[in-house]
Amino acid sequence: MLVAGYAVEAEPPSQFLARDFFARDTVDVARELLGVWLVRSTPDGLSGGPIVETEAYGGPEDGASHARAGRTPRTTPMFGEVGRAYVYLVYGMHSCINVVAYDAARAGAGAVLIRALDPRLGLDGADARVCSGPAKLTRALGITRAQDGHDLTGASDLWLAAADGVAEADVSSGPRIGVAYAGPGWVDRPWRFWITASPSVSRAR
DNA sequence: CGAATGATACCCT
DNA sequence: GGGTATCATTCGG
Repeated sequence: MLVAGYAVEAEPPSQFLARDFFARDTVDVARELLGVWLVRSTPDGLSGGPIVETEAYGGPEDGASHARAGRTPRTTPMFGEVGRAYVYLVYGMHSCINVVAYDAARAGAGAVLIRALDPRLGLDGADARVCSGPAKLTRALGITRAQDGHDLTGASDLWLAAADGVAEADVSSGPRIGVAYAGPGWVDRPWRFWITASPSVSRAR
C-alpha cells in the first residue's frame, strides 16, 4: 500500500523483544533500538512504526538524567524492571516515553528516550513528520502517563516489536538534545542515535 | 523569540 | 505545609 508516496504496512512485526535485550548498557540499548517497532493498539486500530531516533540516559551519576536526583516518585520506573516504560510530562503539556534499560552490574538506573519513529502503520494520511519528536510521537500514538510503568515486552496495547537491524553505516550519533543544564562532561556525550537518512528524525526549527 | 501549561523538586517557615 | 524555579518540547510570530 502506498500513501502520499510512503510505503504503509498492514501489520507490525510479530516478534516481541526479550527482557534481556534491555538488561545491558543503556547506550548500547539506545543504539540497538533503532529499527525496532513501537506499536500502539487502541479502539481506533494499530499505529506505530520503526524507531529512528533515541537518546540514552543513565542513573544518578548522569547529570542530564532525570535519575540524577536519585529515586523519586516520578523517576521510580527508571530504577525498576527493565523493558518497562517511563513516561513523564514535560513543559506542562508534553508526554515523552522512555524504555527502562540498564546493566544492573554497572548502574542502578537508566532509560532510553524514544525521540522519533517512522509513521509506517496506521496514521494513514498523516505526513511523514507526525512522529518526528519525542512529544509528537506520543501525541500521535495516544501515549500519556497512563502508560507509565507499562511492560513493553509482551502482548498489550503498547509494545516493542523486533525487526531487521540497522547497519552501522546508516547510523549517526551526537550530543543529546535539550540537556544544557547538565554539568560539564555530560552535555557533549554522543548518546543520541539516529538513522542518518530518515525523514522522520527530529530537527531544530 | 517567547508563550503555553502543570507536575515536580527543593527551599524555607 | 507552602512558595517558586525549572523543565529530556513544540509552535506561531
